Amino acid sequence: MRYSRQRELIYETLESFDTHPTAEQIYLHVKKKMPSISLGTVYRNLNLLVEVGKIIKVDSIDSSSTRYDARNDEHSHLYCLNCKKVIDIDLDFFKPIDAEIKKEFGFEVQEHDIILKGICSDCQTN
Amino acid sequence: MRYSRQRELIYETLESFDTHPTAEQIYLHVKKKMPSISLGTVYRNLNLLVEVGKIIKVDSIDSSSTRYDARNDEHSHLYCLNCKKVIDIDLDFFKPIDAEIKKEFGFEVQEHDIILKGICSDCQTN
DNA sequence: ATAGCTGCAAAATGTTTGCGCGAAA
DNA sequence: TTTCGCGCAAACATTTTGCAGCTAT
Repeated sequence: MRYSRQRELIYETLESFDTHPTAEQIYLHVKKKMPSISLGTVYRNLNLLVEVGKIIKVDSIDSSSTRYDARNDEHSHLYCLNCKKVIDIDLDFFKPIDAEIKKEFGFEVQEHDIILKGICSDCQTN
Repeated sequence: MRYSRQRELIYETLESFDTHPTAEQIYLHVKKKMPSISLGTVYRNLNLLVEVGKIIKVDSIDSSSTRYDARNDEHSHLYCLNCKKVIDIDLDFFKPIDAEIKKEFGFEVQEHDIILKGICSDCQTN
């Protein structure tokens, strides 16, 4: 994979978010620094970065469009239904369960797609 | 909500699957018994059934299209990366974690979107 | 020089919707 | 008879792709 200014900007932008943006949101943000960039390029580079494991796809936060995450180690998400904030949490919480599932179902867990939806601490203060 | 033969068939078809089919798959199946049915009707009725809580939407099994599930109590899924089978499992496994998360993050968990991907027992016997 | 990457526009895919007709209450 | 649901086709939203020109190596 060859260097490109577009890809660098896309990655930097994604890193600067803590909200797991959509391709469209990344596009709008990058466009401010490089007005000529196209949405197709954003999609192409996000897919490339996912392929080489530099970033992660997060499906199912809402069903309409895919979100991306610059944190590339396995982890899970808390999604606040009120303020739409996404909080990263460690997988350590869930690791003990893998063994239980192996025992009960003989199923060998390899990946965790876990999103817990609810109300974050900031939104409970009333 | 008024009775319709189409909706009845769609629901029966979904129930008969144990693989959490897409709208398209349900459509193709129902079409055999009622060739005049349209894909739009399938989508409309699936959305209706989700709204009244008779069925459930399962996002994120694969990112392309939404899958549906006739089991309408909260539960989680094991997805076999080899044979693409979906196994339902109880949420009881994860319930204790809600309390831990409340303690550590002050986050009040309300819904669980959990898909564990890996290799099922049938596919391990190589 | 020559891959590989870009912008652009068109296409592909999945889902929703407006309309006029037919069926359930 | 009135209202809701249907089939159809068009519209929409998101993502992918073919192409001709530009850019990093």
